[in-house]
Amino acid sequence: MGNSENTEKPDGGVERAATAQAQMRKGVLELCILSILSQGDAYPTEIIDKLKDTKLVVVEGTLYPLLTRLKNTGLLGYRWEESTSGPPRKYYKLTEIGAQYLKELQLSWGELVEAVNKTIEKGKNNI
Amino acid sequence: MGNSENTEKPDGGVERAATAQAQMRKGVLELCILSILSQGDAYPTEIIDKLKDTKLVVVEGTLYPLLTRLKNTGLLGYRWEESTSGPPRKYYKLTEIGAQYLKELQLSWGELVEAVNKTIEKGKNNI
DNA sequence: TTTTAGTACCTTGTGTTACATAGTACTAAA
DNA sequence: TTTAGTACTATGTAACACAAGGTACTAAAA
Repeated sequence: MGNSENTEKPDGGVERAATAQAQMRKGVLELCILSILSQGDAYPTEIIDKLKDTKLVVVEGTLYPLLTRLKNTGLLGYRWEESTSGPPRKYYKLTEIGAQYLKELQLSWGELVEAVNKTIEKGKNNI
Repeated sequence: MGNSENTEKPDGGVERAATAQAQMRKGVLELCILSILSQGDAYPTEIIDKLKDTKLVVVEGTLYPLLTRLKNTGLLGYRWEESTSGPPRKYYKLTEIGAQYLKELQLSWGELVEAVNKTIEKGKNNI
């Protein structure tokens, strides 16, 4: 019965794509968070919501350590702000260094997209 | 990175970009390797060279485990082939499942690029 | 024959990172 | 006082890329 080795589906590729899709997202998380903060200060829950809008689903356990890391390296600062609907919010803000770093990241992103697309295009001729 | 002291450089962002750049590349490695193999069978050293052409530098220690993983999940197959200039080469080949999976990955990639670019564009208005 | 150089594949250990999970704390309303 | 909603924090785990070192095969030089 249970040759349930790998829960294979008729087209076994589909559910694997989710894994690799997640893989691809990882690398650009930092870029997206900095981009969002360049639009204005925001607190974590707000950032998560904005990422959802662009199909990049991220959970707290991922975001908080990342924000702390970015803060510790001087790319972000933060301030506390009262809220009328719960505990105080930690608003993060892009520093000057962070803004400069963001520009570099955007450049790298553009180069990566170009490189990958070039590789993909070559392949498409032979499928 | 616990910089308790001041390891900071005048333009602290620059060398951090290399790290995050590497981060971003990680997610697309699988996509690129499958794309390359869709152009025809290839052995590891050959794949590394082709990746270099598109600015995606990868080393053996990264590629070999990845190829083995892709093989074990049925996305790749391989055959040995003699060489006149050294040891035999292990030619990897995209399987049918692998080809289908590649198409899905390419789709995911396109969606990701669009999502990230949308986020970046919003930010650029406010810098 | 032995040595050297070049090519190619493989393995192990390490550090980073995203995520799942669980926990703490504050506010407002029932 | 309890409950629900919001928000931030901490801990443990698994995956992954990479550095570094190792094995093995061929051909040509000594």
